[in-house]
Amino acid sequence: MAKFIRKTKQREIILEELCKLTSHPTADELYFIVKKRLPNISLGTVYRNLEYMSQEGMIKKIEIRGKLKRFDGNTEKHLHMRCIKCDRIFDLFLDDYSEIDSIFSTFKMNDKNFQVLDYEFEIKGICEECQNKE
Amino acid sequence: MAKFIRKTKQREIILEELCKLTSHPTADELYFIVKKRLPNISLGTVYRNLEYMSQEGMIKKIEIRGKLKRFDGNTEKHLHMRCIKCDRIFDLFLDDYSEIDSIFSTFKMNDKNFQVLDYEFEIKGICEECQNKE
DNA sequence: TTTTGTGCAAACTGTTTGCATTAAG
DNA sequence: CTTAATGCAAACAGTTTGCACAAAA
Repeated sequence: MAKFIRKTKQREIILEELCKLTSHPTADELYFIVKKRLPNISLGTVYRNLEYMSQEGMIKKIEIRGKLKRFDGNTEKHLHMRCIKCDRIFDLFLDDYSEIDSIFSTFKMNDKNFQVLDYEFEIKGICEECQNKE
Repeated sequence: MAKFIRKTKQREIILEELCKLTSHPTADELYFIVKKRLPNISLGTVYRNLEYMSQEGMIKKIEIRGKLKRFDGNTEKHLHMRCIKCDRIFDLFLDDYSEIDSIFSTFKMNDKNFQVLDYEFEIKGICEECQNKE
């Protein structure tokens, strides 16, 4: 975003308000919260600052599953590896899922307030093709 | 979607073309592929059928991470549990991540063609509040 | 004074929906 | 004949971007 970083009231207050919460707000939710203190702030500024601060490691960006979908004709149990460069998804078939499944079952036990149903283990990395491009 | 299911050419060909691929296409990508055989098919039909077939377990829907984002002021290592009803995210702090990390490192070893960088273990389920609503 | 950051609005992407029409059973 | 499924287009949600102006340094 920037080479020389400036301290702005907007950025300061966005960070302050985010750190008060444990609700993992969307940019939009945070926008309305910050708006109470800075009525003229724009949604774009909130987006830009959140993006910037997560790149700097000041906050964490959670890229959640949801709206964006891909489809897979193969219904057999398998894992997915996602390339962070080209965004393609590759299959990973394991001989044995028991280790992962057993970790999963400990979650089932541990948390009484959350009914655990399923897990998703996603592996992030760089695919062969994108490695060669560099 | 429907109580009494009808067999349509559209559905049949969408499934056929999807099963030919291992590329986890988006609805849009599949739309252009199917369009070669059914030039008048609409994007909406592709979306509706993919949604329907994944509900029936005929295909797999992969809800990928990406565009949709949440933010977290807590940068400490932790896992996330997502409620499939209300879509809220809850934190899960473990005493020990060594088990998960060790599974992760086996992936690093196994696959020579994919440079593994990071993992994301997401737990899906139903939160306390949504359980009580039922 | 220089240049980063902001506010605003328009654009964009992926997805969903309403409605008149088509076609499966 | 009945009603699920389609094609079309408009609507929608979340995010990004271009630009003129404001304000840090």
